[in-house]
Amino acid sequence: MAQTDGTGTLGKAMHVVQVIADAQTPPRFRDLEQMVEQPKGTLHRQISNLIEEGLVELRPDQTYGLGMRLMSLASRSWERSKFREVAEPHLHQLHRETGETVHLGVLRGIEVFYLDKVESVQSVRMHSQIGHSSPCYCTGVGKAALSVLPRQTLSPLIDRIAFQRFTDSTIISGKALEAELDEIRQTGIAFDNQEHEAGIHCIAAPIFNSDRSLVAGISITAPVFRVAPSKLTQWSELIAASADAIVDDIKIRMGPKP
Amino acid sequence: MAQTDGTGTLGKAMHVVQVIADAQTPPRFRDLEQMVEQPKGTLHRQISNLIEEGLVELRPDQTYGLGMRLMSLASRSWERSKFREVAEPHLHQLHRETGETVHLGVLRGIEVFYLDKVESVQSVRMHSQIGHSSPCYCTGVGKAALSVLPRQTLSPLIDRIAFQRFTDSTIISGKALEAELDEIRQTGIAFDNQEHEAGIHCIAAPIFNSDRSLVAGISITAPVFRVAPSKLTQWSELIAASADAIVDDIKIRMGPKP
DNA sequence: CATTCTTGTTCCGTTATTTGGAACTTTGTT
DNA sequence: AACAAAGTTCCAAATAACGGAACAAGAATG
Repeated sequence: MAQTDGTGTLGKAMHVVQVIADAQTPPRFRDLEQMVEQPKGTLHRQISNLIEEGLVELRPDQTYGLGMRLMSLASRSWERSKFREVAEPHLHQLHRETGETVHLGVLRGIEVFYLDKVESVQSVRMHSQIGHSSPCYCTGVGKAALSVLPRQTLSPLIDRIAFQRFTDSTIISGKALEAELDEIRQTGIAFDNQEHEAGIHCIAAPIFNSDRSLVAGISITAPVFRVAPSKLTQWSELIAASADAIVDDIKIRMGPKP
Repeated sequence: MAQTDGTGTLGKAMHVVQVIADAQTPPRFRDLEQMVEQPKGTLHRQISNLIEEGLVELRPDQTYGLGMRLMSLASRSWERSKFREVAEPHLHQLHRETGETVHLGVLRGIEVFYLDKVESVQSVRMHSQIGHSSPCYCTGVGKAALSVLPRQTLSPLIDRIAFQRFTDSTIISGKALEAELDEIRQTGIAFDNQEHEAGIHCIAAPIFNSDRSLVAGISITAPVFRVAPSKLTQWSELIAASADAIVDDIKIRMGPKP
């Protein structure tokens, strides 16, 4: 409910950080002044504080960028993610078995946040997708995750979604989404039939613990031209087995909740 | 000069974030209360604000962790790093030619911040080293970077270093460091002879632009048992060539400064 | 070269937010 | 059920942020 507006001192500060992060081109002071509605003096002090804290940096060419401390903090957060760690070997196996890109994502509100990704081509690098989020209603992982939520959690969530059409097949109503989720509940498998990006489809399976404090999913993504829908469907058991295996590992490694 | 103490509202807030990040085990409220010297009420509100902003999250088991927004911001910062992008193909080539781990790091004050890493074994994952920093005086990249700084920048920097012995060969005095840097300036190549970690050595070369607004380095790291010092030395031309190639690409792709 | 306009930085009285003690509620334990 | 510990809310007092204006530094213009 907050995030970009700016309630309180911290909110305003983070708003500035966000504006810098969102900027298409490295912003200078005057650019920020326009984008953040604040008097010069105030903005200047805010930025000074942010620089002091290492969240923002002023480069020699007088442009502002995100500070190293953000990366430093984030990389720790990522390493420490027990869930990601537990799931990793399973993602690799799934990739070995299918040869296609495998994603791990967690549901955060109405967004899917990608924690990990395994793909072959782009061998060694921090992958673009990791650390990014996508809407839940048009991604395999998102729909898989939604499908395991209890009704009283799900309904208000769906009401919050501002549906947006990405492709011809994007689901753009709560009713249609509910229907789709019903189907997913039958099979335990979700598909993204080019709903987010034309030419890309995926198959996904939900991952969750008993009290639904963790609601996530894995997916196998492929371009339609290489992998036919029928092929994707053939991976149903495979991905379901992987998801189950991760669930089991979670029970063992992340402390079983009674 | 700040970073963990906490001047101003933002500083205090970031201090809390840092404490959460540094915690060995997921902290609960009472843990934070001990670690941050603050009254309960105050701390509680600070954390609430941090959660509101997505910098911290309260997990269902009542422990606190870093929020997703940090990863989200950091991943953008990383992707946008023009320098990293330019250097990447060269890192891969160097890895292909040597078979050993290749690092890319930038100098930030007296620390080396690792922007990228290419290694074979640990094939596909966000690598632990990325996003972390190490002291400049006991790493190849750090010493390579220091060696290209003008004297008036270098001296105050060295004065700020609090030397710490990591191994038998760690440089622990400003004088010794200066001497070492003189040698590096002769050859344009730096070595880390097990100065940071026993059994690990590396060869490094500096990367910098004309006005020294970018001071960085690349290194090839290997365990001593597999790669003898003589072998490491043989890679001198290779790594120097790579560094030069990156410097050239920077001139072309990052706008030539007159 | 002087002038003007733009951009960036500092200052300080006013204003609004943070502070922290205490009271209160919830959760877990004997 | 009673008790203790952990976590949450409240509000007058303290403090830090605010923002207008004055100031400084560069860049563009005549």
